Amino acid sequence: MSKPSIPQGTRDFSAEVVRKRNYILSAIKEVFELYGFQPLETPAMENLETLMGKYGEEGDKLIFKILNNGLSDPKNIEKAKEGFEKILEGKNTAAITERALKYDLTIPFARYVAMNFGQLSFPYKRYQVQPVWRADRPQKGRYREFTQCDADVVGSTPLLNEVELANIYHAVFVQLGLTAYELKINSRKILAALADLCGGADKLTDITVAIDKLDKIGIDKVKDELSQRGLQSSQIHTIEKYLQISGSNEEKLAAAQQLFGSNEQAKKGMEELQYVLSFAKNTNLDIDFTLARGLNYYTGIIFEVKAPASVKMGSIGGGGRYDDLTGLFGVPGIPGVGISFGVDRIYDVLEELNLFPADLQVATKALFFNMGEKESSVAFECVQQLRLHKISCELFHEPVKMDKQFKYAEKKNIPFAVIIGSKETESKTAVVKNLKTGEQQPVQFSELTTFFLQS
RNA sequence: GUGGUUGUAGCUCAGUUGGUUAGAGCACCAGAUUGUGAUUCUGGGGGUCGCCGGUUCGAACCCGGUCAUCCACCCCA
Repeated sequence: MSKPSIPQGTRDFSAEVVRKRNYILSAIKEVFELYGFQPLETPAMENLETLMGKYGEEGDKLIFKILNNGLSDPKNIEKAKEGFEKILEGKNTAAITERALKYDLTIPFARYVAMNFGQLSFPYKRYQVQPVWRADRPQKGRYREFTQCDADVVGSTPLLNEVELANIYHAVFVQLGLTAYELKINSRKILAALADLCGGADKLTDITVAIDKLDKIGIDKVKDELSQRGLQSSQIHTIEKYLQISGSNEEKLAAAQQLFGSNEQAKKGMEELQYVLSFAKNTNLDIDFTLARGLNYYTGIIFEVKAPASVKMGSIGGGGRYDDLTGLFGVPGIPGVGISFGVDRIYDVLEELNLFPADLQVATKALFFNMGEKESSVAFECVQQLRLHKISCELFHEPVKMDKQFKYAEKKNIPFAVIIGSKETESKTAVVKNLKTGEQQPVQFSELTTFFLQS
């Protein structure tokens, strides 16, 4: 037998880690609920065709596909062999695989809305916190199984939704102590206008992919990449002027206005930005014209959240507006907008900045020492009494040296030890020791509940 | 998917040009201490050197493969 292991890019979470994750998750869920979003959960797996083609060519490759059962059944063998030939050619076939692990929460959500269109009342605001899987190669801040937290509003076009979502970001990050986060905003319409100006709509993807890398590779390499992607030097010059826009949000908008002139799309995009900025002033919004986002279903405002600059971690959240997501599933004309939190990355950031509260790790408040058969039965009564008052405590499982019991308490980060030996049994008074300060004091059995409720 | 890094005790890591029985610190167990831990002292257990194969009289060390890890690219949360 070889040593047991887990698949690449997956993790076990110990008690300590689960508590920290739950701290983040409950902060997010609380804010979602506060803004009137309702929970939704969808299956871990979807039909493959639900997912294929929704995330671009690259995305398709990163979907974990599930092998069909019963391929070795004699009556399936011929089909399986034919199917496998197709797989080797790089094509998927239902003969080999017809299900896949979900890749994000947005497409399954769109599928759900399309399926339940008649029953839902719009606008439908849902949040969803579930694991997703990507067959990417793991590295810093990147896992093959990770948790996404999404909130989306569908069936509603007003920009008030975008304003609310920006506020959700702000509320969550402030609550987590991550006040120096950056919330980047842009509009897909402005990018479309730029493409209009430089060679037409079919160049949109080429342009966005290249300019998205600006802060990583610098302006010269972006220009190289643009010319490699077939753009003329006059067009590249326009893009460069676009990328050089800087200053405050107002200054950026003014400069863009000058660049785009009377272009209708650009005008719309800038109105969107202006609206959201003016209503969500309190948040950390910052216009970033280089922001593009990979997923090609976005059509309006797009968001991306970056960790504080001191931490080397890319995006910890993102989202945007899509006009017709459910159209992919036969229900056209439902616009929506949504955001997502990357919990695993937020975790790493909070860890690096030491922002987790220390008291997260206190689960058991008091450990009652086991001082013998008679004594422990008295302690047992006390323990049960405390539990009735929702005070978590435990009785050590066997009467061993106090040394051992102290060490157990220390390891579990239990703040108090309660000693009930023969003397204490007689006097009905326990010795309560604060393990951090080392101080101890007598507390009558009848006063234990009050004592622990107060400390 | 492409390129690189690392893999030795529960954890962090030493380990000489290839040479007897592979080490340290922390952790663990027992005792000094039969009702007071996180300080001290003494003793003890624990390793198929990631896995498979090759070279060699001899491999933790050299070579090939494989798996895992971390990092970069692509892409993304």
